[in-house]
Amino acid sequence: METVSRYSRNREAIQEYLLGTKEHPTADVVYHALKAKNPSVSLGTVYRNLNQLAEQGRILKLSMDDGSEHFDGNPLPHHHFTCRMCGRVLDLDLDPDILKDLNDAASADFNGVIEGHSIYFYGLCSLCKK
Amino acid sequence: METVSRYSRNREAIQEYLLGTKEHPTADVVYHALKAKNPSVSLGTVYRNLNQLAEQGRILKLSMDDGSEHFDGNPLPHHHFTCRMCGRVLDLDLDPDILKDLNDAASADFNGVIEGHSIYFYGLCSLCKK
DNA sequence: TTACCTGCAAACCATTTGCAGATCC
DNA sequence: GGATCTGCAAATGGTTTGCAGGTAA
Repeated sequence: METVSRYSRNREAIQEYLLGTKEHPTADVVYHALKAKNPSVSLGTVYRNLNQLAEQGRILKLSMDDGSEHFDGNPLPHHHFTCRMCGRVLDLDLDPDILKDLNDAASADFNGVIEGHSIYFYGLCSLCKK
Repeated sequence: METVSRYSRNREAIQEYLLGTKEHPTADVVYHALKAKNPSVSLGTVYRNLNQLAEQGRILKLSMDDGSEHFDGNPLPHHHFTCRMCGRVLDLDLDPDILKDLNDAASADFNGVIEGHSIYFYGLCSLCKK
């Protein structure tokens, strides 16, 4: 069931916040950041707008291995790293050539249709590694 | 806090069930399968044993993009495919050579320690591609 | 005026946990 | 005998939802 989006100050603020940070925060972190500027905002509204933005492909919703969900203001395909100590989620630049044949290779012995993939790297971030 | 595992009929049955299926079931599916043989088993016990087996590295716990958790009786590193229609999780064989340099490539411009990665493929399974 | 958006609070649901008794070793 | 395991049921915690009023177009 398709609906049309109208302008919403909250939604704009959420997207702005995600675009302005290199972190990939959880819904709760977004909520508290928003609340600093607009104390009356509610958690339900933050969830509704995050999900709407993700459905429209304007942000990314990332499901981490520990079950938590993080959001990324950059909707273009790229890769992520999760620190197993502090749980931070970071961007990770990777030479696209390395992966150009990955879907084809995976399709070789597979009896279905492979449309894409996502890769999560894990380890220790710069702050936790020592 | 380390504790020692004792023998448990339930835990053995859970691992046996996971080893005997090519599916990658959720905790609830495992629970119902176990209940068919031992009606008194409880859901809490299934969760406790699945988590214990995963912590000991005897099974894998897989976090899917839709937020659901699936379990895999094969703890050796391999790759998975999720059908975006029916949600099934399947194994996917992939030539190891394709990925042998992946962690190194990812480490190039990264200011932390990359210990590994997981790859999830998605698309349509053989039953849903129609 | 008619959707859509929002705050609020309750509902939801998968997972975890406290407890008292059973079981392993 | 003491630690682990279990069933049961309640608690937990992140996310969703129903509702009544607010707002965009």
